Amino acid sequence: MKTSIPKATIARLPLYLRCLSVLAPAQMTCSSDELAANAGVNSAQVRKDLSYLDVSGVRGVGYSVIELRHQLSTALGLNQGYAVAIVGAGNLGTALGNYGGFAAWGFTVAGVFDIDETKVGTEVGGHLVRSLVDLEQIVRQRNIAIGIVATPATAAQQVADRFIAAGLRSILNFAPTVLQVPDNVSVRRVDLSTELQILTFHLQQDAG
Amino acid sequence: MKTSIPKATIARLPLYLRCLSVLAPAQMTCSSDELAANAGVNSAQVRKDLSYLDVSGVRGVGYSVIELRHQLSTALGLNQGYAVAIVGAGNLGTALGNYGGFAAWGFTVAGVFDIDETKVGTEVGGHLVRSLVDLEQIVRQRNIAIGIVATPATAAQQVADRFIAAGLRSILNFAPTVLQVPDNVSVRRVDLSTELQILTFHLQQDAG
DNA sequence: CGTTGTGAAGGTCTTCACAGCC
DNA sequence: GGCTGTGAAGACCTTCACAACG
Repeated sequence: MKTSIPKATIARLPLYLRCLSVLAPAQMTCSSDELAANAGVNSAQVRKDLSYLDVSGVRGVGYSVIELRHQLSTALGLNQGYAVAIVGAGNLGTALGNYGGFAAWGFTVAGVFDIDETKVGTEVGGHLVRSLVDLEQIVRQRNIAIGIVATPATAAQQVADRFIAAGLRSILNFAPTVLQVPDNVSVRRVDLSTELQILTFHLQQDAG
Repeated sequence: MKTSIPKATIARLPLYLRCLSVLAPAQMTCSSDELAANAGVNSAQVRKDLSYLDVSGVRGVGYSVIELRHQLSTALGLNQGYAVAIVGAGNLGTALGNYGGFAAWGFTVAGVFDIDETKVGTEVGGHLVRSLVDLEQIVRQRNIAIGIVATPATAAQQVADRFIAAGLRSILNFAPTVLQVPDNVSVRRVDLSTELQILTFHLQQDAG
């Protein structure tokens, strides 16, 4: 971990972590070739990526699965149990609220919010839906670190602005819009139609 | 469009298209600076990206919004009205089935499938849920071009294999797993926990 | 032997900077 | 004046290839 970790590497670390969880529980070590095959990347890439972490592989053997898992989790900050807020209790927000994967990686859904007062008080995936009015207060009170925007595009920027005003620095945006945020805020965008359009580009190419 | 378009450029084209749709309807031209600000990229990037398309900007003025929209759509193959199939009528599949954005970009949901026979025959976002048994038949019959995997991780590879067996060459995978596919099949992965983990990496950095 | 760790080579992508044009 | 289009520079990323080592 001498120099800082390249972005491209960071984006692959969760992938490696996932690949480890697929291995047989009895498997003690794992080679870069095996990880590479599972993750769909080149094995030199795996070794170089891992060289940024404090893991030491054993030549002729591979990496210790336990050590690797621990180092990946540590590098990604997964040992800290971050709290997330979901804004938007529509179809997508509901799917997110019901998603079991949060807890598996140490995330806690500490609040689900909607602007529609008729939804407030109902439950979504075991989480009480709260009024959007209380967003800032609860973000601060529950020490929420990550905000998830699952609203229509028209509301997304406003929600992001409120997240930021409440002190949040990490946003995951599912709305089909580009959020304008200050430099010190990280945004990741997850966008269905962008992905579909990239696929159609390739479809068209193949068709010639 | 002399040489082939770089991957990184392709991934930004949908973004530019989206930015155009945000402009006032009366706006006839748009500069690379304006697009760049909306899309959150450098303006030289925008110009270079557009130089791979058959679009001609006017110096001192900018690009014709209409021409640009047309060229972006053409490059992405959005004029062809591709049909998509969604497998998995759980929370996520339901959110997708209800998503109005498909039609807006020329996509048709031509089938929603689930393995749970008690769901078969019900409706999801106006789409009849069909038995997974009929997947291959309907993919062929309706000329489905894109398969969306919205199943649990355990079923994802099997579904992908069946998509491929039915002749499909483009898959959008929402399951938290890396699909193993032949070289001639394109897969895009959309993965909530990967995105969250990338955010926590940065959170941790800032705190460190 | 098999596998790691890494310098060096080779790509790809981004940004700069400015000539060219309306 | 304002903006496009692009060569060149530079940053970043991936892959190769092989020495080092248990």
